[in-house]
Amino acid sequence: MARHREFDENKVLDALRNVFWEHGYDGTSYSDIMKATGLQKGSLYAAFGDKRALYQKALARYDEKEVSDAVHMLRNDALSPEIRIEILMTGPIDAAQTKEGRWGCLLCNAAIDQAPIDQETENSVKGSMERIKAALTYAIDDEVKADHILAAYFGARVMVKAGFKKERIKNIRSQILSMI
Amino acid sequence: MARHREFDENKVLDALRNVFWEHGYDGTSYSDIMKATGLQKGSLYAAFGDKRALYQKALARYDEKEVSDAVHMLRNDALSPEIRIEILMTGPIDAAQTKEGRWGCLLCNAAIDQAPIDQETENSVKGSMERIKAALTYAIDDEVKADHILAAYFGARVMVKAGFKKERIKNIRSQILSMI
DNA sequence: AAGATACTTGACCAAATAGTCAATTATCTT
DNA sequence: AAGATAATTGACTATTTGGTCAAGTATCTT
Repeated sequence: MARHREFDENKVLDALRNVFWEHGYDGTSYSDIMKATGLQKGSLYAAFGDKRALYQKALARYDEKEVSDAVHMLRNDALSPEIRIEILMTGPIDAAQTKEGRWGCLLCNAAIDQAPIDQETENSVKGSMERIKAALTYAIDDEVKADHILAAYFGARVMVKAGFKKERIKNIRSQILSMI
Repeated sequence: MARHREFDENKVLDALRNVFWEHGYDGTSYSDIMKATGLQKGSLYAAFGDKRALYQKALARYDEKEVSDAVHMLRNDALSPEIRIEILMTGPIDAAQTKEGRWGCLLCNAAIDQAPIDQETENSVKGSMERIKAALTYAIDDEVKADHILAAYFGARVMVKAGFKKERIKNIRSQILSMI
C-alpha cells in the first residue's frame, strides 16, 4: 500500500533508551535524540509521538531488556540464592569501572528526575522495581530482606554515579552477602 | 561607601537550595530561581555568579545544614549507636509521608543529574557523602557496614522518590537494625 | 504502469533559555 | 550637602528548546 519504514525499530529504541539513560529527560534535547537515532523530527513524531512518549518508550525498552535480564537471573533455580544475589550486587561494582557504568541505573535516574512530576514515569519505574523485588523475594523467600537488597542495590548505583571507586562498592556487596 | 544589599543572604541561599533540591539542575530555570529568591537576574549574577555557581551554593548550603545535622546526630555519644542508626533510617520513612519528602536527598539528586558531567558537583557530592560515611563509621566502628548503611539509606531515598509507601521503606530500616 | 498510501525531509515557528548591560536608586564617607 | 560607590532593575540579545507542516519520495496494490 505504501512506503516502508527505512529504520530498524529495535535499533532506534536502543538508541532512545541509551540517550535518555545517559543524559536524563531534561538533559536530552531533540537534537540529541536526532543524532542518537539518525532520524529526523518528523519521523520520530510520526512513529512514536512527542518527547514524553519517546521517554516512555525508552523506559519500556529498559524494562524489556535490562530489567528482564536481572529478573531471569534471579529466578534461575540452577544457581544458589547466594550466587544470584552475588551476581546482582556485582553489577554496580563492574559499572564503577566503565564509562557506561556512570550512566547508572535508568530506574534510579527516572525515579529522581521524572517520577515525582510525571505519573506515567512513576508507574513505569515502580513497576520495574516491583518486578525486581518479586524476583528477589522468589530467590530468598523473605520480603523484608528483598526490599533491603533492592535499596542497597539502588544505593550502590547512586554511589557509582557519584564517582565512588569499586572497592567501596564491594563493601556493599560483602555486607549483603554476609547478611543472607 | 555604597548601597547595602537589600536581601537576606541566608534566606536567598535557603531558597536556592530548595529550588534546585526540588527540580534539579536542568529542571530549574532562571525564572524559577528569580521567583524562589525574589531577586532579579542582575542581582543574582552580581552576588553569586552564573547558574552553575548558584547550584554550587545550593549544594554547599545543603552540606552546611542538612548534612551537618545528620553528622552531628551520628556523632552524638549520648545516644546508643543503634538509636543513631534508627534515627538516620527513619528519615526516609518520614519523607515518604510529606510533599517535601518527595524532593528526596539533594546528594542523590545531584549525584544522578550532574555529578557525571560536572567535576565540581562530583567533588561536592562525594565530599558530603564521605562526611556521612565517616560519622557512620564513628558510630558503629565498622567501615564495611558504614558503606552498606550509606547505600541502603540512599536507596531508600530513591525508592521514596519513586513513590514507594512508608511500609516498604520501613522494611529497609528494620533489616539494617537487625544487622548491626 | 498508475494511483494510493505512508514515510521522510528540512524549513519554519513561538516560546523559553541563560546571560548582559546601561540606567536608576540607595547608602556610605567626607 | 555632595560625590563616590555599589546594589538593583528590567529591557535586551542570541541561542536553543519542543513541536508543526507542506512538499517530496519510495513502495505497495491493482
